[in-house]
Amino acid sequence: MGLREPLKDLAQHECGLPCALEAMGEKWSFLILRAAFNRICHFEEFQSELGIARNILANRLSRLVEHGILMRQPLPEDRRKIEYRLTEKGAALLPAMLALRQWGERWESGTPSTPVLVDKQDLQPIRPITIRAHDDRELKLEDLCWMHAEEIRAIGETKQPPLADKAA
Amino acid sequence: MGLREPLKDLAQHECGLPCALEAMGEKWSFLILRAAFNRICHFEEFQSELGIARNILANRLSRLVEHGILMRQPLPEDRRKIEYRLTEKGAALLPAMLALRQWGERWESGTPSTPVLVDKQDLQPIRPITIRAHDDRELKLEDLCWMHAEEIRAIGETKQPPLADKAA
DNA sequence: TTATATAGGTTTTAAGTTGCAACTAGCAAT
DNA sequence: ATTGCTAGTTGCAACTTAAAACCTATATAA
Repeated sequence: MGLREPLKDLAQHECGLPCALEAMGEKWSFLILRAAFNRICHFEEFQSELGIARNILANRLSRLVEHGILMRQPLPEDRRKIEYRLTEKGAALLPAMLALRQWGERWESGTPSTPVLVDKQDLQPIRPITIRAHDDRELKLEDLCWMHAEEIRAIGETKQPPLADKAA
Repeated sequence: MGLREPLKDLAQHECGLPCALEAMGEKWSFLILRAAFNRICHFEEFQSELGIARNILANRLSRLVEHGILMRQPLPEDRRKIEYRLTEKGAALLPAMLALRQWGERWESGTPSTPVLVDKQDLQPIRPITIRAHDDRELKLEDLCWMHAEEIRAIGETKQPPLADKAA
């Protein structure tokens, strides 16, 4: 990806997105993550499931380990075997992965993805990922606006309505 | 990314994720999208906001247009100017973008991102993006399992409990 | 109406990344 | 001791990225 100038630095407004992309921005990263959620945990499994080149896979796995998304653990009973498992931090990517996948289903592939993620309790598929207000109302793009931290603090004190032109 | 063998083809199980990454898998794509959500719509604005190289920006913008995520529209009053605007399909990426950004905030940058996305109605920040059951319960990783389409169909008919080893 | 500036690109060149195939190191089984 | 498996590494060619210079079509100023 050219000169390794971390994206997070030049992100003029502080934003979690460049940081997230620093860890997950390469093409194979999300596919490796998806495989990990599907309980793939060995090098050869990732390789044959995804058809990724071995050197790239090795590189991506160690990057994901460096970023604390996967943990690398040689098995005691056969020390050739190495298990890659999701950490808590890695598991926390599930909403992002699903939102992306649902978008692909809806707008690109057109068909439901397999395997389907279902609620264990009643085996119903999960619902589409949405944006929610603090009181849990579902929000659409037109219900939202962007604000800067200072504006929010000011509002919090004065309870004034916001500037109209900030609407998204 | 080497040989352009579309990811979606080799995605052994049909899945929306490879399709989504085909459109959004390059590093700058999400940052361009974020800028678009922040009402950036001209080439020079993207360029100076993001600090991206001009050739890469030109390439990414046309890819996003090809994929129907942005639309390209020369302005009638000044025919040098071109507006790039989100389509409905592009706007539908907001949950995915936010989930990724929130993850970056929580696990990488450690600080809240700016600008903040708030509910217009009461100016409260949105809540973290979560996974929900069909009846709106919030689901954690341990509440979920993966199933194949046939299994779901079978269950739908017989109302049997699922195979135990599918749990995630 | 010629000059100057602006918007949105393209071109060139160097450097970095990817993919493939072949090879290696460490361990296990026979 | 040899064979085979797991998880890599290496070398090379093809491709992509970044940076800077250049280009073209408007628009604005003199």
